[in-house]
Amino acid sequence: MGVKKNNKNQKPNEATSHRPSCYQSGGEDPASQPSPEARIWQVVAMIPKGKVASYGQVARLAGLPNQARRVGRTLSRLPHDSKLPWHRVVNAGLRISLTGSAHAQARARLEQERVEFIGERIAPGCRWAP
DNA sequence: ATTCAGGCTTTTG
DNA sequence: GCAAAAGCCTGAA
Repeated sequence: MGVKKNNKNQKPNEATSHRPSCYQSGGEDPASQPSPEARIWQVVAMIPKGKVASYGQVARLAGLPNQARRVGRTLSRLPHDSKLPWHRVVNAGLRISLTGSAHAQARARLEQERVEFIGERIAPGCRWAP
């Protein structure tokens, strides 16, 4: 997946903005006032201890269907003082997608929370069941 | 403005 | 299991 040659997506984004005002009837959450990242933080913050959630899962719960990548980028931008359990967010393969020291740190934190590791993978039972 | 790469996902083969 | 392709977004070069 992480291949280098990949750029076929121009920008077929037409009418990107659909926010005429604050009203958005017919949909899901008219309470979409805060930024998407705010909802991401919120969702991540509510992940129970000892459980993990995937980026896509978090994105979906935050109201962002296919923006898993955005979640990752948002989490990476978090301040070090953040109390958000960013380490509880893993990829769909139940693996820590982080690199370098962050990987070890995340794993350490998870193990500290009684998250069971099977090799490099997290036990399926530790998945957050919403 | 265009391209590349990154804490992703899912379907196919 | 892994590789490739396609999808969706963002920030930096």
